[in-house]
Amino acid sequence: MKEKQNTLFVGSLAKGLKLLRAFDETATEMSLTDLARRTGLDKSATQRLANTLHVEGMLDKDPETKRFRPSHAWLELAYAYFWSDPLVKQAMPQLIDLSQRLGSTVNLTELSGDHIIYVSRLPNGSSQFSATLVGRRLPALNASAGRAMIATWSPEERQHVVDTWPIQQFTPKTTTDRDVIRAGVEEAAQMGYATTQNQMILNQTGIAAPIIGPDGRAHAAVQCSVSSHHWSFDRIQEELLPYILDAALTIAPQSRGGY
Amino acid sequence: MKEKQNTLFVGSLAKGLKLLRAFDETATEMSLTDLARRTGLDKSATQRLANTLHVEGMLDKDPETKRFRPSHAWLELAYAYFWSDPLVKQAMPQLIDLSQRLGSTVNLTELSGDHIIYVSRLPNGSSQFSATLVGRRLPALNASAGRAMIATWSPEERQHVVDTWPIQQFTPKTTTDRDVIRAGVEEAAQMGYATTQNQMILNQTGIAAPIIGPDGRAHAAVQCSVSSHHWSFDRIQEELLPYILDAALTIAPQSRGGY
DNA sequence: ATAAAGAGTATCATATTATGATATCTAGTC
DNA sequence: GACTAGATATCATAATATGATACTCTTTAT
Repeated sequence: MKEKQNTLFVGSLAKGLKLLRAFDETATEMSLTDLARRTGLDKSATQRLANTLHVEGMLDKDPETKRFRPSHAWLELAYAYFWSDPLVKQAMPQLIDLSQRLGSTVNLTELSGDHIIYVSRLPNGSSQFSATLVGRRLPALNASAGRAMIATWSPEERQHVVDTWPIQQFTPKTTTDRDVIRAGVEEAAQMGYATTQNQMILNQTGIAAPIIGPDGRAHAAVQCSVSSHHWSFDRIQEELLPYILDAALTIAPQSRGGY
Repeated sequence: MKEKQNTLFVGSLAKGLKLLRAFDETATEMSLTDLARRTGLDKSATQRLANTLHVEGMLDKDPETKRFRPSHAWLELAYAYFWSDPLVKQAMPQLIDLSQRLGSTVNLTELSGDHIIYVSRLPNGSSQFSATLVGRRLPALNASAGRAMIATWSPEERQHVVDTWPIQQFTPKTTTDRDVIRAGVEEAAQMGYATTQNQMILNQTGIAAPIIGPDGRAHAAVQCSVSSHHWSFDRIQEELLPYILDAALTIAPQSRGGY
C-alpha cells in the first residue's frame, strides 16, 4: 500500500477520517457497502474501520437496518471548536445583540481556504434549511462575506483571488462573470462592506462587514441576510448597515492565525 | 500492545480519535507534548497521529507556536450531523418561529446516554457564553429538558433513572437531592412539561416540553431559558408555555433510533 | 555568554497490527 | 424454496505502525 508519504503518516487513521467525511447533505446514513463504495476502501477495511468508529462512539448504528449515522460526538467536536476559536467568544454577544436589533438573520463567517464557512448563525424569519446550519461552506467569491473579507486585502491579492478562486452557480442569477465579481470586490474595498443579490437564493440580499485583524486584513465577517422584497437598498443602508459595521468593528481585535 | 479487543478494531484509528477528543473547554489548543500528556499516548505516537490529523485537515497547526487546534473541519462534521438528524430539519422552522414569538432563548435538546445535548440553539438576550453553543452536554437529571423527556417514560424507568443517573452541582442552588428531583420528574409527568430554577445558572428558569416519539416516549425536547427576575411563574405559564408545548407537539412525528 | 533544559523533528530495525481474500450467516425477493 | 445482496466472521501474510533513540532548535538560567 502506498498511501501518502511515509513513516509519520498513519494510514489507518486517515482512512478512518475518510469514513467520517463521507457523510454529507446527500449521504446522511449509510450501510457498510455504501460506505465502502463511497470511500473507495475495500469491504474488509470499511468493516473494521466503521466498527472501530462505532465502538468509539463516533458512529451510531441502527440495530435494525445496520446502517451507520453520525453520532452526537460530532456535535461535541463542534463544541470544542467553538471554545478554541477566540473569535466566537468575542463575537457571540455582539451577534445576539445585532440579531435582536435587526430582527434579521445574522451570521459569523470565517475564511477557510477559498471558501467561507458559517461559524455561528442566528436565524430570524423563515430561511432555507441549509441557511440555518453552522458548518456550511460556500465559495468565497460567491458570498457577500467572502467579498467583504477579500476587499480588505491588497490590490494584488484581490486580483489574484478573483481570477483563480472557485465559483459555483447556485441560482440562475448567480454571478459567474469574474469581471462582475471583481467590480463587486472593488466596490466593497471602497465602501468597507459588501452586498450581493440572488447569489445563493433568489430574492435574497446579503450584507457583510469585514472583521479586520491586527494586520489590517480580514478573514472573518459579520453577515446579514434579508429578503429583497422587503428591503430596498436605501432601507438596508439606513437601518441595517450602521449596526452591522459597528458590530464587526467591535468584534475586531485579534483573530485567528493562518489557515 | 493490547488495546481493546481484536481483529475488527483498528487501534491507530481509536488513538487518533483520542487526540481529537482531547480538546475541550479547558484545552483549546495544545502542543505536541500537551497532547501526549493529555491522551497518555507516547511522544512518537502522538507525533505521528497529530501529523496525520494535520495533513488530513483535521487539526490546524500554528506555524509559530507549533500548537494544534481544532480546524474548520470540525464544523463541517457538525453540518453533516445536522443533515443526518431528521429531528433537526423537522424542528428548525418551529424553533425559529418560537424564538421570534417569545423573544427568549430557545433550544432543541436530545438525549445522549444519561446526558442531554444541545442540538440547536437560538440565543436571545444576554446569556452565558456556553449557553449559546451547540454540542454542550449536561446531566439529564439536572436539566429541565432531561426531566421533561424522562417524565414521558414508564414509572419503573423513571424510578430507575432518577436513582442511578449522574447529577452534577453547577450552582449553590443546584438540586442534588434525588428525592427532590424525583418529585420534579413526577410533576413533569403530570403536567406534560418540566421547569427548573437555578440549576445551571442562578436566577435562570428553564422550561421544557418533551418531543414525544411514535412509541410515546420522548428523547428530545424543546427548551426555553428565561431570567427568573423578569418572568414570574404565572407569566411563564401564560405567555411562554402554550407556545413551547405547541412547538414540541408540532415537531413530534418520528425521531431518532436508539442510542 | 555559555550551559542546560524543554520541545519539535527525524530516523530505523522490529514485530505487532492491519490487511483483504475467502467463507459463513442472515434477511429480504421473486 | 431458491436466489441475491448485504452483514459478519476467520485467518495467514507482510506491510504498517511502533517507540526507542538521536538530532535541532529555541528558551531559560547561571
